[in-house]
Amino acid sequence: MEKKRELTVEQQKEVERQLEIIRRGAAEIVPEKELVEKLEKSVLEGIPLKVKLGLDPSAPDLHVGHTVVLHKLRQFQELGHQVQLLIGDFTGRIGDPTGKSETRKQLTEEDVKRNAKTYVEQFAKVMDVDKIEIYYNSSWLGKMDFADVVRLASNVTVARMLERDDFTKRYQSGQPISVHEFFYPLMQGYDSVALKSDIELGGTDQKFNLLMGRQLQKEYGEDQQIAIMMPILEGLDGVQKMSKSLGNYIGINEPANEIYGKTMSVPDDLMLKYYELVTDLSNDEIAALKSGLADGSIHPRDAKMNLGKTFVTMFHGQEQAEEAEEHFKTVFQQRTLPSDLPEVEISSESLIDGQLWVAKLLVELGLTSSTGEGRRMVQQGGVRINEEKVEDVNAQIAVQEGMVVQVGKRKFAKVLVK
RNA sequence: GGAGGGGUAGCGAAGUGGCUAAACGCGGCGGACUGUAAAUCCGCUCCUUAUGGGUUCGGCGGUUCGAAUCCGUCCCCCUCCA
Repeated sequence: MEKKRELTVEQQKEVERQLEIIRRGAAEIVPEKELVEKLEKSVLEGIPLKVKLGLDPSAPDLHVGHTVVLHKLRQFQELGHQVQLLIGDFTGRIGDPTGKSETRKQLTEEDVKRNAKTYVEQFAKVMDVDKIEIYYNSSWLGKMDFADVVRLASNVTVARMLERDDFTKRYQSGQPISVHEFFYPLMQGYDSVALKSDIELGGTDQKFNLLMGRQLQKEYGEDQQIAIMMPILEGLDGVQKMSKSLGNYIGINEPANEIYGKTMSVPDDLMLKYYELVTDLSNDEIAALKSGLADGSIHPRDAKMNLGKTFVTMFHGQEQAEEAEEHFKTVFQQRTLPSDLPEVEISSESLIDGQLWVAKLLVELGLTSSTGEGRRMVQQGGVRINEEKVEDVNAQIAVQEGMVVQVGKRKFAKVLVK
């Protein structure tokens, strides 16, 4: 047995430096001690660690919530480690009928490929995609025969499966759990076996699955991966996790003004969390920001504007960030009209003597969904035409090219007569 | 296979023959105050050029002057037992 080599002082420092970066923002690292050992080995031998992230191939629209994990991946990249992107195409093709919801539509191979490509395009905004390795789990799961599957399943007991939070809840409340649902953690865990991953990243909601990877690696005689769980980022409402279906998200492909604006509506309490999990500010800078906010020397609004700018810079570049900030200042702080109003066409056929009833006009412009709503908006004093409030619900508007119609604080349209 | 419970507006949930376009809460929207934050307050929240009209309470068909409410039938969901 070869004697364990000692780290030099520099190497020791390097391990600590890496550890500090990795720890930042992480909700949990299981087990942290082993992470240190892996890092030491990596530094000593100059071999990068393999860091896995599993992706569901069905939802390619990324938002800021997703970037929490991606950001952590990028940090690993910058520390010289190897990122393994796993596309769960096998899982996706079977469909995951969790609960009683309708069976998820099965994805074709083209779907999967296309989605994977979209992922990578979006990832490019957050990390160096040239350096990542991409894997599809169908390439090993698809080859397993039933005996292999039984062997895989034999590694885990039912009791252990039922420990998973959502299984526990469903079991206790008498909701059905299909047997095949037990295979999802198994498959995900087996991916780690196949990839010989050193580390797997995921949200805290993935804890069970990440640990399953550890257990299976052990059963298959591999080194066990470290599970690093990132906190779930709450969305704009400040309560529920950011998700597309809840509509409380900031999409990374959204227009600059949207990203900036949505960032401004993040609750103050959440701002620091966003800073910590999504931006590159150092731990010291964040601490300074925190104390500044606490003692009042930093205005929360300014801190948030800076956050918005940071996001837009990340996703669209600096130039657009400046513009978005300018837009915000003019539209929302000074309450003047933005310079780049969305233009909406109105066909002259819908006009009567060049006129149109206000409520109808709003619908035509897509500013309200029904004339009833438009009528209400007028009654509530939320409608402005060329910056003048419309008082009369029955008003007939002489529609003119270039006219600016506004509903509430955020909805604008510039009229183009066709 | 057996027994029972239930499907009401975006969601939760009242209502069990007319006074119900349907209480209440949440969410959403508009206004005030602000920093497009939070908190608070006021208002709105099926469609309709509207003190009126139209279409709603899982689907269809009946009873009735009148149905979310009664009857028939079909569909869907859930619980308990096996």
